[in-house]
Order: sequence, then structure tokens, then C-alpha cells
Amino acid sequence: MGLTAGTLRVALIDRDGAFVKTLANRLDAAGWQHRLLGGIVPLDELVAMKLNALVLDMSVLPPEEAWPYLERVCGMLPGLGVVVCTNESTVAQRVRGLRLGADDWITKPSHPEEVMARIEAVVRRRRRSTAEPERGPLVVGELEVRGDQYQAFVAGRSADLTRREFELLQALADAQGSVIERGEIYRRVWGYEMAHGDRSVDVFIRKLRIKLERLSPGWTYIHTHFGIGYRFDPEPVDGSAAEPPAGPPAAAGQGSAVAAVEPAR
Amino acid sequence: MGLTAGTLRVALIDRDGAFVKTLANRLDAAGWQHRLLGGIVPLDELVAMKLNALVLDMSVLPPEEAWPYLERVCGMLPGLGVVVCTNESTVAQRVRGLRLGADDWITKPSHPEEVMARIEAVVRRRRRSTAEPERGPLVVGELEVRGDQYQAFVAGRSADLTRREFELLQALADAQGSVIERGEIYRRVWGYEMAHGDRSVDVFIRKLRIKLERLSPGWTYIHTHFGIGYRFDPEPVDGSAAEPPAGPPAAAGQGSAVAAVEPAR
DNA sequence: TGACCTGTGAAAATCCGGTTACCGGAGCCG
DNA sequence: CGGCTCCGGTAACCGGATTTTCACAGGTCA
Repeated sequence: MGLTAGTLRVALIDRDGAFVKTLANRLDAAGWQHRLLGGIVPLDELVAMKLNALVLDMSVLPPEEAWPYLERVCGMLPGLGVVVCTNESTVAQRVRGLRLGADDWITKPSHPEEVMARIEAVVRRRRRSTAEPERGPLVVGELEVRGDQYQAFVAGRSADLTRREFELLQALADAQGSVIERGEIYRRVWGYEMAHGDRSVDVFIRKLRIKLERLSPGWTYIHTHFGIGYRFDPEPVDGSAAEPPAGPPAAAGQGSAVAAVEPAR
Repeated sequence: MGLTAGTLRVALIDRDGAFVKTLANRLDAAGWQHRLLGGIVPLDELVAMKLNALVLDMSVLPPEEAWPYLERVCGMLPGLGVVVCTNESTVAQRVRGLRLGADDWITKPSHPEEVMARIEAVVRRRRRSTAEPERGPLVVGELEVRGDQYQAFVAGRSADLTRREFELLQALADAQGSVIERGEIYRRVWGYEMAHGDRSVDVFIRKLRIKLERLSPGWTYIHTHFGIGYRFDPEPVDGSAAEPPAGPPAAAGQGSAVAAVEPAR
């Protein structure tokens, strides 16, 4: 069972003293970080907490608020595990909740151990992707992306990236060679669904490009794929020389010719 | 594309006639593909079924076989959603099952609708996380369709397709060999019903043909089926030789009823 | 041959991303 | 506590890329 990195971050939106208390004890015992919230919390605050899962008691809110809230949370935070927990419920309610995006629905009273096991199950499912690709210092082109410093360097010189810029860079770099759609980038960096018409990604791409260029002219790192998103792939600015150094054989390869910075027809 | 791809593939390992029967009815009504298995099935057979989820009644097997089986299934098939379903169970059993890798644990009697909602929830999560196994680079003729790049290549050269063009190509290629009606193509690529008289598909087919031809003369990929639609099938331009290599084994063909017009050539 | 399709070319209408300017909030400093 | 600077985020403008729409020419089928 060594899979689940020991410590999960969980938030409870509940008011059932007894339930919360015993659960909290267990959580502490297991070394999970947790936080008790009394009621609705704005989505961006939830994002800021960097939670793995949220346990929500629907009864802390009147139904006409609870359902929409559940829907918004599930819809906007695709990376968050959501476990609904109620005293009683009908089949219809459970089905509705699950269809709205909840990952599990537990009926109280319920043993804390089972609640935890279900949270684990939910998180495990979503984690598989997050396959933590060790933030080992990553070197691409003449750029060095250091996750432990939240910075990128070239020959020891810092790119002076802000937090967002760095996260964006890292998200791009982690995808090594494949195109990532804007929405996906937004999801990975900002943590929730991108609103229609949001241009944040573009603007930050630009900021990033400027800083990278200033630091490492002679290389192009970020390629635009019209109508799709961006692709990170270090490429000597010239373009005549073919082979970029360390080429992940399967993927990008010399396919770097892809329609981005090319003058085209 | 598919968010809640209407059709899921599920297998049930159960012997509870009544439960299975009512559930099966619902599954049929919802259009899910399902299969009833009487007992343990070798893992590779499960793999071969290309399931989205497995519903397992632990009681079809003696405990000393059931637990190890559950563990193996969960451990070896990370892409499969596993929902355990039992008549009765203790907290300890449920916790054990969930920790072993089960995604959910339902206690009978349970409403079929809820079982389905839970299966959906499990698969939904699973999908998001397993989003990795992208469309493996698909190779047809001398063409290489790379989903992770939204591009098609020939010998590393990009076809410089736009998003729509690429999606069209992919839609066609995915149907490997069978004819797709215009309306169907439109639905898959554009996402909604094609308006009467809309020629978009034709226009894009042409653009695609041009780009593919420029990249890979010597091959014909897109064939017109008069009055019906198009068929994707790489064919050396020569034309005299009929069937290139292996015959298309099992037609994945879902609804593409058309197929009858083949002889045309 | 006539009624229908599909292939073509291009113009017209949209969509998109690059850029810039500007705003409000957070944190820092004196 | 005010003034400043840094940052993230939004709104707008603009030119270029992409999609759609049209009008016809060329083919196919009965």
C-alpha cells in the first residue's frame, strides 16, 4: 500500500461536530493535512489550498445552494476529488450528486476509516495521471529549469520568472514535445477550468517568451499551434541545422518543423 | 470530443440473478455494452474485452480467492474501473477492498441507477487521469498521424494541417477502411448536426487531399463514395494492385451502416 | 440527357493570437 | 499609515490565419 504518498490534503465542509471530530482524529493520526470549513468557500480559495480532496456535507447548505455549489466545484476543479457525505439521502439524490461530478457519496453514520479509504480511492484514481515526474532539474536547449528554485537559468543566469511564469514554463516543459491545448495549460497552471475568452495564457506566454529570449536568444522554446495551443521544444533559432541535441526518440524528434514559426507558403 | 461518451463497456462478475437482470436491463436501456461473467476470468481476457469498468460481486468466490483476485485485477489493470458489489459487508472488508484498489464498494440491495451513476463516476475519474495514453501514433500508408501533435507527418515532414483538417483526417482514419457519411463526419468533427446544403466537409476534404498529396504523392488516402461520403484507405497511387497488406480484420464499425458500396473501385 | 452530386477557386466572414495599456490587490519600505 | 513596486489579470486593437459560403464546372447515375 505504499502507493499513496502518506500525506493528503483534505478539506471538510461540515458542521456535524461528532463526525468531524472523530474523523479529524483519524486524519491526524494518518498524517493527513486537513482543514475544517464551516460553509461555502469561494472556488479560488479552494484552489489556493491545493487540496487532494474535499469532503462535503450537503446539509450545511440549503439544497438550492448546495447542488449548484457541488456542480461548480466539480466542474471547475477537475483535479479535486469530491466526496459527498450526508446523514440521509435518497437514491435520486445520490445519483444526482454523482452525475453532477461527485466522486463518491457516503451516508453517515460512517466509520472514519471507511471515509478515509474512500477518499484514498478517489484520490488514487485522479493521481495516476499526476504521475509525479520528479521535478529533477530539467535541462532543455541551453535552459535549465529548476523546480526546487521556481526558476529557470542559462549559464547560471536567472530568467527572473514570476511564480505564474515559472509554473507555465514547467507545465509546458513537462509535456516535452507534445502540443498542449490552452484549456489544458490553464487547468494545469491555474488549477481550474478556463473561462471562455480568457486570454491569460496568451499573455503569460508572451511574458515568458520575452524573458526566455532575453536570456537565451538564439533559441526558440515555445511554439504556437494555431487553434490549439502551445508546444515546448527547444530549437536553435537559425533553423538550418537539423538536430536539436537530446532528442526523445519517439516523440518530438526533428518534427520540429511543425507549422509555428515557419514563414509558410 | 467525448465527455460522457454515451457508451461504456462493462463486465459483471455476479450470480445474483435478480440483481443482474434488472441492472442489465438498465444498461441496455442506456446503451452500454455489457457482459455477464459467472466467475473468475483471467486477466488477459478482461484486457481483451476493452472494458471501462468491472462490477464484481465478491461472493461469487470464496474469500481466499476473491481478495487476491481483486488485488490482481486492480493492480494489473490500472485503466479499469473496479466496483465491488456485495450483499453484506463489514467496514473492515470495505476498507480492505478499497485499499486493495477497488474504486467503489456498493452494498446490495442497491438501485441499478445508483450503480450506474457510481460506475460513471469511477470511469469519469479514471478517464481524466489516464488521459495519458493518448492516441498512439497511428501509421497508415507512409503517413503518420500523431494525435499528440495535432499533425500528420511523412518521414518527419509535417503536413501543416490546420486544426479542422487534422480532426477531419483523424475522424476518417479512426474509421479505418469503412465509409463514413457526410453527416456523420460533420457530427464527429464539427460536433453538431450538419445543416442541409452545407459543403464544409467537401471543401475540407479537398484541402486535406491537397496537403496529403503534396506530402505523399504516390498514395491516395481519401476515397469518395458517391451519394454517401468518404472512406479513408491508403492505397498506392498505381491502382492496378488492389489490396495492399493485411485485410482490415474486425471492423470496429459501430453505426456506419453504409459499407455496402465497396465494389465501386 | 436530365437530375443530382462532388470538385474547384475565391471572396467574405470569422476566429485567433500577439501586443499593449491599464487596473486593482499584495507585499515592502520608510 | 501612505506611497511604491511587482504581479496577475482584463480589455481592446490589429493583422494574419482559418472557416464558410458561393457560384460554377465537371462527373455520376438512371
